[in-house]
Amino acid sequence: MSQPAEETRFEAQRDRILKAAARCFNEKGYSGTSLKNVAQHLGLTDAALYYYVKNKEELVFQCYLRAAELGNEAMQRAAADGKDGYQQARLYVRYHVEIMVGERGPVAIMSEIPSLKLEHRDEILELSRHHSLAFEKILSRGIADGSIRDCDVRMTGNAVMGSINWIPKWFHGSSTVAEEIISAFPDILTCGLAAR
Amino acid sequence: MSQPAEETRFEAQRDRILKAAARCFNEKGYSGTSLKNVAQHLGLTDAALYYYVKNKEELVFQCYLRAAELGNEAMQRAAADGKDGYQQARLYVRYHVEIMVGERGPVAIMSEIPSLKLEHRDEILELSRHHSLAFEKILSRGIADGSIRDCDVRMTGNAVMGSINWIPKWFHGSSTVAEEIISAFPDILTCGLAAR
DNA sequence: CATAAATTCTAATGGGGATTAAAATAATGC
DNA sequence: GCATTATTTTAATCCCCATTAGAATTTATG
Repeated sequence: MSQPAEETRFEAQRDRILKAAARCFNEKGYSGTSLKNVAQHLGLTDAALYYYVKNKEELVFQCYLRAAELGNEAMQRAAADGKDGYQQARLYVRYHVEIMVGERGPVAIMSEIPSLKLEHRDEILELSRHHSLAFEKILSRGIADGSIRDCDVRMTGNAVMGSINWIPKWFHGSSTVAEEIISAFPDILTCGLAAR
Repeated sequence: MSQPAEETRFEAQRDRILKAAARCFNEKGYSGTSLKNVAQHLGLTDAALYYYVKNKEELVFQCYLRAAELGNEAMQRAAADGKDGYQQARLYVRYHVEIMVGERGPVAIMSEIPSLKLEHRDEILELSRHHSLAFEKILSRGIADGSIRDCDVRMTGNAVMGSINWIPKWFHGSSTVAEEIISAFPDILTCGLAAR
């Protein structure tokens, strides 16, 4: 499901463009990155990108779409693999973090949704809400089955996802740091800080 | 220290500009917000802003400087008020969150440091590092005094601060939500999710 | 090889936005 | 009220960048 063995030259190049764009957007924001910027990362000309995407807005949209897909994948795998709500929440953090700092990254953080045109914005917002709701559902399940302490699921969701979303702001590709993140974040976000 | 009774007309207007700019930057990013955008929030013309800041880059710089000051204030108060490392970490979250969602906000999130010119970037990065180190020191203290479980302080710092930094992306000024944040975040970030 | 299709480039075009200088208006001190 | 200072506006200027059309080049196909 992740790396189709059958991939057109076109699709491959398109994926490379999306990744390069994601890196740029994470670094300098939507308006802060020019298409020339993205193209340079691939040894291309800005005009060449138009062979793969209709325009710049479409490029961000696709980046966000990919981010939503990957986030959703982590969520679904977590819900499938975890035995109780707590384990599911923990696995979600692990899976999502693994994707973000792994070789499938960089993943664009959806930090400039207002830059999207109305139609796309609505679609992304819906996916985003769906993602949040899925996590809140996991939390509620955990509270119900006694594995998670009683808490405000909305706020908890925001807190946990914020922590994950912020990663690209300080993580820049070091594989050793990636290992540290993967091994530390699930504990931090689900066990808290208190001793015992 | 926070609201000087003696405030020049000039300084007052300048503060209003910084806050309006912070709101815009949080919403649309650095390059995504035009000076005209910021000015409109205050019923001014874009050119008028140049009476208060040298240029746009200076405007972001001042916003980030203010953000760093406020973050630092939270850190120092927490270190002073908390009895052990755990209490200090908890208070830091509380104080910082209170500032960000309170009437002193909006506070600019430092998400586009690369847009700063080298000199300013270095200054902000140093303040940022100082802030992180102060929090890591609190964590280490907590581990030493037995109030915080053994953990990777670097990663824990990144996780906790990321969660806080992301708040402006989904918080838009509702005072009831502000209360929820203040009451939920300290628990979430220091107690974790596990029941018992 | 030769031809067609796929991919990328070169060279415009146009608009938006940062910036500035000078003029206009508002505030303040005497 | 008058003169000085503080504040804001109007009206350019300039540069960057998204976008496009058409040419050039590379790749695939027989």
